[in-house]
Amino acid sequence: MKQITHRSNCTISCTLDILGDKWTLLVLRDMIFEERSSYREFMSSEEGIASNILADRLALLEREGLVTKKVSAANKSKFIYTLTEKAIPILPLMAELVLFGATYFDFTSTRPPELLEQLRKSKAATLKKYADRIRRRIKEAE
Amino acid sequence: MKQITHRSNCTISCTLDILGDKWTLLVLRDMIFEERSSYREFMSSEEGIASNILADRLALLEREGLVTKKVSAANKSKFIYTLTEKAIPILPLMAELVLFGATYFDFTSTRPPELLEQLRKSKAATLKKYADRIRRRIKEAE
DNA sequence: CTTCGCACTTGCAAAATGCAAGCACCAAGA
DNA sequence: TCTTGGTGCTTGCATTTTGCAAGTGCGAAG
Repeated sequence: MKQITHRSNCTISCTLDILGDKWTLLVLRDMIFEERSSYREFMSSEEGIASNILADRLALLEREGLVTKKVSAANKSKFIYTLTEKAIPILPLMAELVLFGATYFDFTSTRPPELLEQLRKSKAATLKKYADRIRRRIKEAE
Repeated sequence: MKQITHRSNCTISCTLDILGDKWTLLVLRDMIFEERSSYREFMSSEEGIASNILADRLALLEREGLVTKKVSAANKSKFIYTLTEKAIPILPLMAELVLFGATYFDFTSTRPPELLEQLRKSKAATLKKYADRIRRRIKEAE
C-alpha cells in the first residue's frame, strides 16, 4: 500500500492526502449509501475499479481507522467491511459532493434516487439518517 | 491535458472525475482563501506542485469554466486567473474539507487561521463572505 | 541590447493505475 | 474423498500519470 505523506500541515491538503483520488470516496459512497460491505460488492460498482486498486484502498481505509474488516459469521471465507464512528464526519463532505455535482452537471443521478431531493429539503435530517444507519451497523457487527 | 472521461453517470463519480486528485482542489483553495491569481503564486504554495502539473490543472479548470485566464492590465507577460460564478458551489465542499480535516487530524492549520473558527461559528455567513469576495473579483477583472 | 521576471514546455525517470490471469481458502455437493 | 464454485485477493506486465530539472519564448525594465 502506498505510504501517505503529508505535503503540508494545511487541513485541506492533509484531507486530500487521504481522500484525494478517484476511487477512495467511491468505495465510501457504496458503503454509506448502498450498505455494501464485501469485496465482491465493491468490485461490482459500475465504475469498474481494478481489483488491486480496491485491495489497496480498503487496506488504506482500514489503516486510517475509517473502516474495520471482520470475518463473516455466516461464511468464513468472506470478509465484512464496516464503517467506523470515525468515518461519520465524512457524511457532510459526501453530501456536498452530491450537491455540487447536481448543480454542475446535467444528467447525473444519485443512489438512492431520492438522495438529492432529501439533501435539498433537509441536509441535517438526511445526514442524521445515514449516521444512524452507520451506527446501527456498527452495533450489529459487534 | 488529460481528457476527462465520466466513468458513470453518478453525481459523486462525475464530481470526482474533475476534482478527485491531489492538486486541483489545492489550486482552488489558494484562489478562494488567499486570493492568489498568478502562476507564480500557485507555484509558491508550500505543497510544491510541479510546474507541468500546475499548467495542466489550470488548463482543466479553465476548460471546465471554473476559472478564467486574462492578460494582466499592468503587465502583458502576466496572466490573471479568476474564479467564475460557476466555481461558487465549490465553497460548501471546500468548507467540509476543512471541517472534516479539523476533526480527523491533530496539528493541522487553516489559512486564514480564523477560518475554522468562523466556519464552526457560522458556516452560512462564512460561505457568503467568500462568495461575495469572488463576485467582487469577477467584477474587478471585467 | 541586455538582463530579468513570468509563464510555461520538454525530456526523462519514477510511481500509480489498469488489465488479465492466477492463487489460496472455505463450503457445498456428488 | 474429489470436485466444483464462491470469495478475496496477488502477481506480472503494459499504460498512464506524476515528479523533477532544465530549457524556452516573450514582454518589461534598465
